[in-house]
Amino acid sequence: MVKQTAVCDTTLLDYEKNFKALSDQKRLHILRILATEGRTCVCDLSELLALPQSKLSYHLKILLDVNFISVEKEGKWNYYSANSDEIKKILSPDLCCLFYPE
Amino acid sequence: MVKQTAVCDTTLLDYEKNFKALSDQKRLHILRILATEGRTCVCDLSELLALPQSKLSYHLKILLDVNFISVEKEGKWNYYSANSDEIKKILSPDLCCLFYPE
DNA sequence: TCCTCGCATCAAATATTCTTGATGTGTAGT
DNA sequence: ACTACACATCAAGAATATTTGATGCGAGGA
Repeated sequence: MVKQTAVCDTTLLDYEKNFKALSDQKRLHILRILATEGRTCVCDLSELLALPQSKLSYHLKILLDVNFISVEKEGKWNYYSANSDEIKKILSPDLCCLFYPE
Repeated sequence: MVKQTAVCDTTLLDYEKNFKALSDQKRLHILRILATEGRTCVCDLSELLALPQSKLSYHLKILLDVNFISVEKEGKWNYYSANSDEIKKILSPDLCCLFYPE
C-alpha cells in the first residue's frame, strides 16, 4: 500500500521535547518532589536530591523550557513548583501517585 | 526542612526508560502509524517513514524493549503493532488522537 | 561600599544515543 | 544446493546530552 499518514512534524517535535524532558531519573525525581512538597527553593531541592547546584540548575532549566515547572523569585531565593495542569495534559491519570499533587 | 521523600528509584528508572523511548520524533511517528494503520510489516514502515531498514530496526527495538509495540513473525515478514494498553498506562487520554487506535 | 549568599550560565570533558554501511540469519522459491 | 529477500545485528563514527568546576550576577546585610 504505502499511503502517507497526515503528519504534523512540528507537533511530533513538541512531544519529543516534552518526553525528552521526562526521560531522566533526576528530572522525574525533581518533578515528584515539587508535586508532593509544593513550592521549593533550589537550595532545598539540592539537599533533597543530593545534587550539586549547577547540575540541578541544568535540569530545572530543561523542565522549565517545556513548562512542566515554574519559578518565582523572592529576594535571594528562587522557588520552583510543578505545573500539574501541563503535566496532566501529557501523562496518564495512572501516574498521579508519582507526579500529581494532593 | 530537608526531609527525604520515599523514593523507589527502580520505578523512576523504569519511567525514564519509557519516556526515553518516546523522546524521538521517528519513534513517535512509528507509534502513530502502528496505532492508526494497525499491523504493519517492516518494509511498509520503511517506505512510509522513508527510513533505511537498519535505522528502522534500531528504533523498533527500542519501542519493543519497553513493550509499546510487539512483533509477529510470518514467513519472511515481521509484522509490528502498537500495544495500546501499555501506551495508555503512561500517556494521557488527551493524546489519543495521536497514539491510540480507533 | 564591600562581602556573602543563592542561583544561573559557560566551556571543557565525558557519556550516551543515533546513524551508516556491512555482515549475518532465517525463509522461500528454483 | 543456490539465490533472493526481509530483517536483525554489529562496529565505527557523528551528533547530543550530561557532568564538572569556574565564573558572573543580583539581592541583602554590615
